Amino acid sequence: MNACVHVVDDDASFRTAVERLLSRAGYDVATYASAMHFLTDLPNESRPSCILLDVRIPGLDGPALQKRLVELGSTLPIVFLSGYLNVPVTVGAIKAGATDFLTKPVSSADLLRAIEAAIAHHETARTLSSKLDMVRAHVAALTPRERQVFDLVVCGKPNKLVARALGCTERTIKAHRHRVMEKMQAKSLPELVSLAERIGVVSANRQNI
Amino acid sequence: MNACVHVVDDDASFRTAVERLLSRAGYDVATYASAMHFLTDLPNESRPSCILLDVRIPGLDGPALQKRLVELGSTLPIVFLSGYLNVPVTVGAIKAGATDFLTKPVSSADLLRAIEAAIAHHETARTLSSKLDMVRAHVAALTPRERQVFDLVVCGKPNKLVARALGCTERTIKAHRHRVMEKMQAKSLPELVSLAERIGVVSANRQNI
DNA sequence: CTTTCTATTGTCTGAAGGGACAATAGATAA
DNA sequence: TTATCTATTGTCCCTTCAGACAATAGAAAG
Repeated sequence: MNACVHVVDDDASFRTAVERLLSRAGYDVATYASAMHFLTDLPNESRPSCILLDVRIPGLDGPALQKRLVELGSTLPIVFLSGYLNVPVTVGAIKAGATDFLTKPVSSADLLRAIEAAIAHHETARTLSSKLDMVRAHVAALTPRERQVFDLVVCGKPNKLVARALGCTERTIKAHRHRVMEKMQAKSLPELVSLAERIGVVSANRQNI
Repeated sequence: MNACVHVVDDDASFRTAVERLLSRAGYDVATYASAMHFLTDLPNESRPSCILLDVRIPGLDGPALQKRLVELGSTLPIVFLSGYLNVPVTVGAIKAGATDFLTKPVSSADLLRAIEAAIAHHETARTLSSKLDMVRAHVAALTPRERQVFDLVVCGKPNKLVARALGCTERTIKAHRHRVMEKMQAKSLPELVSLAERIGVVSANRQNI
């Protein structure tokens, strides 16, 4: 799947120039004249991509669009472009998660370097989050009771204690536990704990450590 | 323990002014006229602290000092101060781990806000890293053989397989395993896995997941 | 009303883990 | 050379866990 760069800038001639540059570098390019154009035509994240975003554009400006995207749960890396020097805005943008911040005029080399890094970043983030999503989906498939058992088991409680905590027989816990292992697709207890750690379960329950 | 701010700036009158402001806000303040003064008198990180660092100082400049500190393993949060607008330097500094980047002239409110955030950041980072250091120390106390057993056990291998992998008896593995649990101060297998995850062991070995 | 899901429990067998008590042997440090 | 560390293995016994086979019962959905 070819990587795609979304260019949001109100300057038509700049869009054309960048589009030509990035196309020649092997990227698919989509251009938008404003933040609204981008938001209404919001791309999915099914392939590695990033946004090249001008800070000062009519309507919603760069940082405002960035804020909207974060609210929408987007993880598209953003490379900002700014034609004037403004340190506070730069700091704010990077703190808010921008991948890079370039100043116009920008050299082709700098631009391509930044885009390449952003694409690479998105690619690794995508594969990581897709794995996490799968784990989260498995956890979501647990019944409430199974989830309780899950929490206690990954804390290291033996079945007997889990049974006492949940007010039922040890045999019942074994049944739930079996389904938990099945649904989470864990072949061993350490594997189950590993999955739990990755999605940030555990901590709250365990009194030791 | 009182929080401490290390002010590195070549402007004596600025140092005095900032010292007065921060002292009144309840911080201990140490001032340095140059990066070298700071490096030769390098403070330990035994208490929450941060650095307020001017970008443009004679000798080693701000970013260079930042680089040195990273190389030295320091985790002191750095709040940069810059008297002139330079976006690339700002971006570089923040990418290199700076906590904040302020521009002169800076309001007392902005400065205090940034310092407070940096101190808080350092405080949480310190407690986290001290816990990790303890775990790492425990791992370091394992003998080579115990470490091998540790790695395989947290991957979910049963003793029998570990024994086969290391070419010894299952009984031997049980002995090592016992010592591993003891040295790592883990009361259960899940706890051991949890510790392993935190210091980034595991991953490499496990073929599943 | 029937099917499906969820929670519950039982027995039995075999595998795996944990602790106690004990011992051998090579390497290293004092 | 003696003491300590490390690696090794044994037996015995009890606990815990896993899987197979099987069954009951309430709730929700269709």
